[in-house]
Amino acid sequence: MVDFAPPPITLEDVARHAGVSKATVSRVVNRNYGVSEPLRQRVMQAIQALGYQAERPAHRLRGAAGEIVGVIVPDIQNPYFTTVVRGIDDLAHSYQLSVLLCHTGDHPAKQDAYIRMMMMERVAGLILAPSFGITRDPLQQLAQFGTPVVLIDRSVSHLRFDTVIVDNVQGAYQGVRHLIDQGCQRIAFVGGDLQLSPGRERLAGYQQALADHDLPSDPALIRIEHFSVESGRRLTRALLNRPQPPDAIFAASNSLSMGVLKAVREAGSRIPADLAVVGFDDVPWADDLFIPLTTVTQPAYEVGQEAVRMLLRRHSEPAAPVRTVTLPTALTIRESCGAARRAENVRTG
Amino acid sequence: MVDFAPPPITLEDVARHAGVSKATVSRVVNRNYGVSEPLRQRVMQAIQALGYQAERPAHRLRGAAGEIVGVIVPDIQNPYFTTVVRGIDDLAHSYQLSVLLCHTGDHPAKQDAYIRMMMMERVAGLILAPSFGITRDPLQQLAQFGTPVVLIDRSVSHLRFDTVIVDNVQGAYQGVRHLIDQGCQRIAFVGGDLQLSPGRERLAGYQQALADHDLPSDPALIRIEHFSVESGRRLTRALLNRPQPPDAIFAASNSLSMGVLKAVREAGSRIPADLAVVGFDDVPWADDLFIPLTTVTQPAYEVGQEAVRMLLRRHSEPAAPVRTVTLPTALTIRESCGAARRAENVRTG
DNA sequence: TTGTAGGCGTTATCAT
DNA sequence: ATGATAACGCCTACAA
Repeated sequence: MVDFAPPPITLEDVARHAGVSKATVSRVVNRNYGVSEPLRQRVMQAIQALGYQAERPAHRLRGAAGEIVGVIVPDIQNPYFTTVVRGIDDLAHSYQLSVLLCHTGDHPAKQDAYIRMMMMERVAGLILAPSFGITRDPLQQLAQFGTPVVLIDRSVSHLRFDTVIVDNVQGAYQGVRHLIDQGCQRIAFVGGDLQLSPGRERLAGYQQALADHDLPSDPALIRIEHFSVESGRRLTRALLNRPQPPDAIFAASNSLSMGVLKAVREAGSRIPADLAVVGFDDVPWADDLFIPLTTVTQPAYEVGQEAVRMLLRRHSEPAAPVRTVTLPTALTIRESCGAARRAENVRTG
Repeated sequence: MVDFAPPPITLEDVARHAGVSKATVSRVVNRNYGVSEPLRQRVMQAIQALGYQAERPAHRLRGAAGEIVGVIVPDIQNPYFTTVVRGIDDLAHSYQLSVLLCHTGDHPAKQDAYIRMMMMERVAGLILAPSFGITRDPLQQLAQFGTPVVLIDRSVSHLRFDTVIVDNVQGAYQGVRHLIDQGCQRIAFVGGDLQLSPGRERLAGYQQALADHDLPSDPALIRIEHFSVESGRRLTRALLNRPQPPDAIFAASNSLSMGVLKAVREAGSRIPADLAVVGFDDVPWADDLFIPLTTVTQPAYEVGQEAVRMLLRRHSEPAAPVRTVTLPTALTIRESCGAARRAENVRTG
């Protein structure tokens, strides 16, 4: 068993080949400042000839700013985070930054481990969608290290970091009000994880909308578990089995929405005839569901981009005050809310 | 504007604090071999007290095997790749490997750039879903560098690398035969990118199934563009507008399937009454579409895991012969193929 | 068992 | 405009 790998070509090899010093080659590689044209040519040729590739770890070791931005998300299969990551990735790469991506499955322990790893990698910055139960320590350590940190999606009150979130209260309010506008009276809330700020804020938006329109808030209609398909399904099943079932459901996440839809279909109820549904957070296939889903749409891609921008800004102004950017949501009206039906009724009647 | 970042804690700091040499600390950090218990204690305490974090770049520079595995996929928003990445990620992290993820948008130039970046990062290995138009050069360079490379999803004939693929021919055959079993006679093929092996092989499976069942292969029913929703929609529209439209469509990817569904609904045709549909590649929401989609299911998660295993194997046996692992597909029967309808007919009749 | 010293590939400082 | 040289933080012979 032979190892065919030839020794990597180093700066020194290039220097020897071109008959110059390491310093000169380094200068050519980095900026063209202070090197004569003929020499530059010779060096470039040598680089070509040998197929030289700079070694980033050494580069970093020497104190150069890292070229990697770390990203930690709870779930890489959730289309919301996928889109966020896409936004991060596109902008980061336009700045020649690589993306080191990890997902935690919402396990606090895994998350801590990855944060530590990011630190060991000496990443240029970290974009984190914090899990429930995040501890102050690892992040604080990172920050004291001088590494910019940007929190996304979920704000953590006891953590003072730059943050990019969406207006969850307003988004939920918007969705629920739309349901009220359709004439719904008994609107249920299927939510998840109140330990997470989106969970809390979306519930608050729901309650606010109810209050503002003089609708009673029935605790029996408020069901909370986790942001998962299975939770959505289970909670909806319970809701539908009540003596007096709701006439609408507001689902607080895309996973929950899918669960709600499953349960409704299984129960044989019809949307929106028997039950109107509005979900928080769009999904790419919302139009193609058995009932096109009306959703509160988050600007996920923009969240990612904004996070990168904040990272960069913090990098140039390390001592600037901590900032939170709140992006607006939009309502995408499809059919599950009953709007189309009502419109039809208007026409028909 | 002040920079509050304190200088990072180094091995040397720990050594000083513990009153030992750098070597001893290093030994404690790496393996416990050859360090007396009392000293080990002292060192550990110092590490705790100072909050020491090893610096990976320096570690790597010193010749340690890289702890990062690079992953390059064409599209991080495609649920197929998302699942593959998840498989990679889960297994990689269980081996203490980090994942450096990039997506290329199927741009050959971007892809080349990222491969070069992986090389500069000195990744421990690279898992790549190659874009169309991949050039031999950058990969070859990586390989000569001694970096293990594993190709996934798409095999590239002129590239001799370890590869993990699925049995596309068999999968397509399976899907089309199922359509034939339902009594379909004029089965159209909506495909994409014949430059990519999945594109070619799925077409081959389709043709093979037709031939084996004495069905004529009508060139007018074979439509090829790209693996995208828009292509699926456009091609299906054209198919439906023919004087003699097909009675079934086999869609060669998940994106194409979604496009087919959109076009069919827009045209007002009914599935499976007017047209049966089977798609290649499952999607998590297949059950919840306006017509539950029958699909040929790829073991995406396993593809990712197997890729990591091959990487690791190659790492321990650099000179082993190049291997290709082909994973089987499965048929998930839902409703779009007409199977449910037929069953119903049987009962009713 | 522990310490000393050299080098990994790069960049920055200081001469020339 | 160039070149020699000293770090950067870590690991590992080798020496004690």
